Amino acid sequence: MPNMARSKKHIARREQLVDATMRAITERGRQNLRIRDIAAEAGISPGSVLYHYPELDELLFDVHRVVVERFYQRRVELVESHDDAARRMVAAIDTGLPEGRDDAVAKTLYEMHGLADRSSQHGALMTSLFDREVALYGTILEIGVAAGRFALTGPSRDIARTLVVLEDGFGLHLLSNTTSVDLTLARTLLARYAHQATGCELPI
Amino acid sequence: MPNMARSKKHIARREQLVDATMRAITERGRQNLRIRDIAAEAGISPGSVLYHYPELDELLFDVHRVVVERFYQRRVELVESHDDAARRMVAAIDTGLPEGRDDAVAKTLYEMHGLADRSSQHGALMTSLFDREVALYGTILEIGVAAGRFALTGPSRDIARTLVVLEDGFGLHLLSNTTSVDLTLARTLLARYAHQATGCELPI
DNA sequence: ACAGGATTTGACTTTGTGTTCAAGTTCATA
DNA sequence: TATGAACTTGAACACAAAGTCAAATCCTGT
Repeated sequence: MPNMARSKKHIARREQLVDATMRAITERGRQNLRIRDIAAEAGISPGSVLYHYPELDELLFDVHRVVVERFYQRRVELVESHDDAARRMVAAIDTGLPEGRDDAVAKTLYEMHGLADRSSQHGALMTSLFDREVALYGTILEIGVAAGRFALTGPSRDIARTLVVLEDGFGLHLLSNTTSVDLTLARTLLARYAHQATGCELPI
Repeated sequence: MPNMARSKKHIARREQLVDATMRAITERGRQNLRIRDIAAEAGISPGSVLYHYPELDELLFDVHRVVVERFYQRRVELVESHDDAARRMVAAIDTGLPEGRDDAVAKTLYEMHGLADRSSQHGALMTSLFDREVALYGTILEIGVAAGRFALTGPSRDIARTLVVLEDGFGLHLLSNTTSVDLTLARTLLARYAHQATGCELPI
């Protein structure tokens, strides 16, 4: 079964290339991305990149998909590692903001926004992430209400959407060079909004 | 005074090129921007573009500067065209969101975020816009309080910053293809937050 | 109307990048 | 270990776009 060989290594290389591309995008930005950068980051030759991904668009799409999945899964895991409603909210806020200028997942995610503009496939990915983030916050809110910790000032869905949009806005500024916005401010204002919307003091 | 000729036409051409570049960016995106696109949009030859802007970066920077200025000035004008605090707030919200997928000023503004990452000059422009937008909202809030129309739930500066970040987050999604977010939703949620923060019902 | 600098142009050169490919190498299986 | 498919490579190629420049044209002040 000679195809088994191809499959295994092929798949491994493709995963490796997705990671390499994430790093390359983090370092150079998507618009300056060259095949040789991906190749160098993966430690192989440019020709091999094309061998495993004849269509560069496919690689970029896989990167987007992986990054969306990692970002979301990490949030779910960290949120679910807490029982207390307030701590769950803080976990959601913390995992929703980029950790720094070198946060590869967050950086790549934002670089992908420029693609969503012209590609409905990328747009669909972004929408799926947005919807799941809203659902995540929605669940946190509802459970908090059920536990008697939160008293919402409006529909949970609206609060959840506002939180996600706020995160994205802060993310944009944190990854740009808007010096008026830093991580502490972002956490503080997000927590303040959450406090106001839930009536629950957050341990931030 | 033969230099007068140069000056006058030179300056006019540069302004014309800035406008042409805005349109080209709106149509093709910044990463696909070619000199020939700018030239075509301006109705001149590619060589002339380089004649007036030997450094493309300088052109891009001028575009950024102009777009920031237009965006902000338009907001100030429309806000100041109202006397009532609530209507001023609505005007601020409406001018802070992109009008559609073809809103050239807003589109260009967001395309520029990708530059701020690597260029401190562009970062400074973005920061200056952010700060002025915060100041604009801050003034609206303070005047509303003085007029007895608003009763703020927190520091006006924090509310103002939250409003600006919310706008930017919505802008990001509106200009991408996040189908879960549309202009109506953005206006509604922004108004709801403003209502909550000021205690004043908005005529939206 | 003329002189001379300012502007415009299109053809040419240069550069940087993606893409192809023949040849070599690795590797799983029989 | 022998075989052939999967993989890798670097050199050659193709191409698109920026940049250069000499010549033509326009413009303004005199």
